[in-house]
Formats: sequence, structure tokens, C-alpha cells
Amino acid sequence: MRDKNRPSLEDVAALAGFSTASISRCINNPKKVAEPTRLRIHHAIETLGYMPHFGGRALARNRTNTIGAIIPTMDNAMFASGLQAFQETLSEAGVTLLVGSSNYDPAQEFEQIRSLLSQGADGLLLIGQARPEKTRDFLAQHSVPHVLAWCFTKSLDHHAVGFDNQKSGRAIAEHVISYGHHKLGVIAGLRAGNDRAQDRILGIQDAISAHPDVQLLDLQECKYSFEEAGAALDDLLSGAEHPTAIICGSDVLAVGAMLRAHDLGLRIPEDISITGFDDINLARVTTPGLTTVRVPQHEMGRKAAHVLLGLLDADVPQPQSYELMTTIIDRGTLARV
Amino acid sequence: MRDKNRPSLEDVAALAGFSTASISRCINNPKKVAEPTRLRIHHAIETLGYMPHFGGRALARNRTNTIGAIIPTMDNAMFASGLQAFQETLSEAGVTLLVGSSNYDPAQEFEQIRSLLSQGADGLLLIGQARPEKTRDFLAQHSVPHVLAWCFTKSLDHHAVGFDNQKSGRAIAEHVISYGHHKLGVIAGLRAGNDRAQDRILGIQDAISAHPDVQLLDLQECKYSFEEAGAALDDLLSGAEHPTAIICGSDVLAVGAMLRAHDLGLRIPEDISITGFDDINLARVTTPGLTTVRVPQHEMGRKAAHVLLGLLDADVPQPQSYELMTTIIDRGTLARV
DNA sequence: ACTCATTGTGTAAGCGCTTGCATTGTGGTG
DNA sequence: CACCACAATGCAAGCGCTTACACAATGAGT
Repeated sequence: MRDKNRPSLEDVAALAGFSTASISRCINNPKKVAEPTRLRIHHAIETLGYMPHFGGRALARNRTNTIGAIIPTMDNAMFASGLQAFQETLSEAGVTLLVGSSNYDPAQEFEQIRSLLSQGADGLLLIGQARPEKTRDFLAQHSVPHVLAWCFTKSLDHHAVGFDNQKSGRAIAEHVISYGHHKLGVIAGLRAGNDRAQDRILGIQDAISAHPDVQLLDLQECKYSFEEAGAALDDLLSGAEHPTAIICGSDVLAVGAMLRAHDLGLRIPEDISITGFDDINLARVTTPGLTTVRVPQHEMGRKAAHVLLGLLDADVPQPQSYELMTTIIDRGTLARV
Repeated sequence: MRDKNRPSLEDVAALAGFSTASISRCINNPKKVAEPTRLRIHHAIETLGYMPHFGGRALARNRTNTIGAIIPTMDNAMFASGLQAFQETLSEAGVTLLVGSSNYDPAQEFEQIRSLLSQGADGLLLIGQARPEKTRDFLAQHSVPHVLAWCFTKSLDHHAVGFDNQKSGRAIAEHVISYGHHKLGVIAGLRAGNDRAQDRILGIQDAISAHPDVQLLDLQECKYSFEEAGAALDDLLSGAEHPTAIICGSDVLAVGAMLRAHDLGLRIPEDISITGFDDINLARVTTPGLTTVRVPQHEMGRKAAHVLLGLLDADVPQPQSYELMTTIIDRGTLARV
């Protein structure tokens, strides 16, 4: 069973002429070892090509220096780029990232949580706060250090690094209304198990309620794909009254709607206004550029990593939460009416 | 040091009234345990909320069921979506994904390889084949099972799942030439340490050499960003002669060039033709849609995962390599002249 | 009844590393 | 010069799990 080629601490010890304890110390705490010893040990390590065995180390330390992130999908530029920042920050701290994806499905998320934890993840990054009680209980029972990203609420009893989706939803809706739109349509992501989608809608509804002269003609939910968003646009346009502006819960949806609108021969923003959310690359590239809500993904990833690293090193008593701000980026898909 | 709350195999054994061996067997090889025993053990596991300790398991088995992937960046939709497919496939097989990013830097890649390996990765997914001897030696010395993706060459003495960048580069260039273009420009990714970028250029050059009447006016290298690609376009247009078509080494570059061209008041494709490479979402969204080379990212991710999983379960003697085919997607950025 | 597989279970020896404690050697202090 | 603090190192006990092997119990074949 023993891997014939893999040198162990003992082999290094034999070659260097010291005990395994010294080798271990030399690796983990070089100050505790005298200079000449260190040199000889390093030499032995080099010549053997020694690498500490992960299992042994994890067993002895009861810690893996590994953090898991479970995101809906990497296929969306939004999460991918936040994840990239997260990974880079962890890496700087010598911590490795385990990745799981949930495909927006709470059951899959639960499975991935189990899986990453059983792979020894010391902590977890999770997206959003809506999850079944089962999942929350599980996290609590095993007292898993975790931070939530992409969301933020005052009353949060978790560590969170994110932004207030509802507030941001309200902001973009207010913005649209301030441009003179009275008949609105919404294309949102599927709300089930997705608090970000839910909150954005709530925010939009807040804004609408605050303006008696503004009405929400229709709200469509669909997956984050161009095709589904296009179909949603069709539905929105099938009613008796047409919205003059369509607020979308994500850039992907907005772009899908734009593409479909273009196919239908609708001019944007002259015939119909469309807004997005996230400000991923896509938004810069359409003609006209997509008016959207910028989410500080990179900062969120970095910050989340720092919070999580903090959780592991010291027992942080109070939940630490950071609210990041979103900003509206005006490009060209929102017209004044 | 022992985590007070975490139940161990022994705890389960005590509760269930069996030896740790039986518990272990029940978890890993249920058939070897009698039905009633299994039930009682499962019950004990449930009530304790037991989860196997990763370190212990890794130590005893000398295997982690973890695979590492080192990609240049997740920030590019291209890798992100291949990685997503890779992760999903691994997950189905009960294997977890460790992620590292190299930022296109061989030194960083080497560090990440070390890091992921010392985190116990059983195997590795690497992008491309160009890497310093040091890295290759390291992989060989530790006999790390690994597969290369995003590249493919006949003479390969590695496991690889990818496509022939040179051939594809040649194909798109031939395609451009067949549209009647004689004066070409190229915007490529930085070639240093990036064989995909190199090979694509080689392919383009192949095509050009095959047509005596066609000439390459200028070739610019830059990072994969809109801004740099825009600047590269400026350079390309600063020469005495202007190219009628610009072949770009990636969609990101192409879109950057398109954006800049638009700013300059150039119409695409009437004033200038532009082609991309990768066929990421961006390419569908520009006006006009980007003519580009479709890379089967998803399939590549899946296939690479399968090959890697195969490597771990059986000792595969021959390198297995799979060549996937790219296809040219004609949208609207290439004009006939 | 008497073997002999077969099946189910327990015993205990590791897997490679970390770390508390013991031991030795050093130089400084009273 | 005895004493002590401290630095450098070794010893050995785990960490939690897997698994070869031993053993007991069962039922089938003769």
C-alpha cells in the first residue's frame, strides 16, 4: 500500500540525520531549528523531492487549509469573476479552493456542502442566504465556518459580504421610473431558492408601489439563458398593453431580451427600454451598451476570502458583515419618455 | 487538540455496538455487512451526525478523491465554462475539484501545481502544453497523473483532450482569405508561455504562406482585455496600409477591437472585418454577431474529466488523447471583398 | 455427524505527520 | 563554580481511518 516512490518525513530524517520531529519543525516553524540543521534538512528535502503528505498532515493538525466555495454555476461570468478574486486571495494566504456548483438547486447545494466538508474544507463560501432548514441545521450542527456572499441584510446573523439586492433592485427601478416610464415589465430569474432574484424583485416592487402612477404590467421568471429571456420577452409583449421599459434581474436576461427584441424589429431604446443587473462584460458589448447595476464582484470575492480566513484563524465572536455598494451604470438601453 | 464535538468512527462504533472495522466497511463497502448490522450502524451515524474525517481517510487510503485544475483565469468565460463541465463530471463520480489559477504565468502555474499536489490532488488538469522544463520534470518526478486540455498535437506524449490550435487558426485564416481579403492584420494573445496563442498564429501564418497574394501587414500581441485589444487595433491601423480584415486570437480580443473600431467610426464589416476565436457568449451579442471559431468547451471539460478519472482508477499504459473539432461560426463581422 | 466453504465480525497494525514533554548542551549570572 | 534559563533536538503518543488477518458461526455437501 505504501507508495514506493514517495519519500516520507522519515526518509528525509534518515538522509539528513535528524529526527522526524526536527524535519517537521523545520518545515512548519523554521525558527525553531538551528541554521546549519535547517540547511542540511533543506538539502535532504531537495534531493529527495520530498512533499508533505496531505493526509498525514490533515490528520495530525485537524485542519486542511482548504476552503470550499459553492456557487450556482461558473458558467455565469458574474460568479466566475467573483470566484477568481476569491481564489486569488485564498491562494495568497496559502489556502486552496475547492469548488462545487449547485446549479441553483438547494438539494444539490446541500450535497455539495456535504461533499466539500467531507473533503475536509475548513470553511465555506456560500451564495445568498435562502436555503432549506435542513441545510442551515446541518451547517449549525457541524458548526461550519461560512460566509455568505452576494447578499446582505441588516438582521443577518451570519457572516456576509455582499450587497442589498432589494435596495439595488429598488434603485434601478427608481432610475427607470425617473426616466419617465410608467408601464413596466420585469424579467427575473427563477425565484425558487434564490433570494437574490427574490430581493431584486421586491426592490423593484417597492419602487413601483412608491409611485402610484407607475404600474407593473407583467413579471416573467425564467432561467438565466438568452433563449428563455427571449421567450419571456415574447410573453411580456403578448399582453394588451406593452411595457415601455423592461427591468431584468440579470445582464444575461437583459441581453437575451435585447437579442429577441432585435429579432422582432424593435429598436432599443426607442421602442423599448431594457435594463440589466450585474454589469458583466456582456453589458459593455451590446449595441447600445446595457444600462445596468454594477456589482463589485471582485471586491466581494476578496473581502469574502479575508473574512473567511479570519474566521479560521481566530474565533470571531460577532458575525462580521460587510455591505458593498452597487452603482447604476448608464449606457444606452434606457430612454427618456 | 481533538475536536470535542466531532464524532469519530469510534464513537459510532460504541453507539452501534460494533467495531470500528464494521463501521468503516459499512460506509465503504456495504455489501460486506449484514443487513441488520447495516441498519443499526446507519442509525448510529444519523444520530451522531457522523462524517468521516478526511485526513484519516486520506492517510489510510493514500488517496483523496480530489482533482486539481489549474487554469489561466476563471475570468474568461472560455475556461470558466469548460471548468464548469469538468467540475460537474467529477462531481458525478464523487470526486472534488480543487482550483488554482496561473494568470498565464508559468511560474505561478508551477506554484499552483505544487500547491494543489500538496493539498493531495490525485490528478491534475492543465491547460496547454507549453511549460518550462522545470515544471515538466516536476510532474514526471512525482509521476502526477495529468491531462492537458485546450490543446492537441499528434506527437503528444501526454494525455490530452483538446483541439489543434494551429489547424483551427489556419482554418479561420483560410476562411477569411476565401472571402477575398488580401491584407490581413492579427491581434493575438501574448505568446510567451502560451502555446494556444502561438499555435493559432502559426496556423494563420500557414494559411497566409499558402496564398502568395495574401499578406500579413502586422501582428500585435496583447493581453486578453478589451482595452489592450483596442490599443492593438490602433497600432494595426497606424501603418501605411490598412488591413481589410483582422483575425483575432480570441473573442475577447475581437470584441475589444470591435468596440474600438466603433469608437473610431469604422463600420463592421463594411470598413473592416474582424474575426474571433472561442465562441463565448460575447460573440453572440455584438452587432453584428462575431464570426468566430467555436471551441467545444463543454465537451472538452467532460471528456478531460473522464480521461483523468480513468487514469486514477486503472493504470492506463498508453497516453490517451482526444482531438475535438472546432467549427467556424459565421455571423456578421466578416465581409466579402 | 464431519468436513469445508462462506459469511460476518473483531483485532490490531499501520498510514505520515505534529507536538507535548523529556533530554541534552550552551552561555550567562550571582 | 554551581545554578539556571534557554535553545536545539529527540522520543513517542496520538490524530481517525482502512484493511489484512484471525476467528466464530452458519449451512451445504457427503
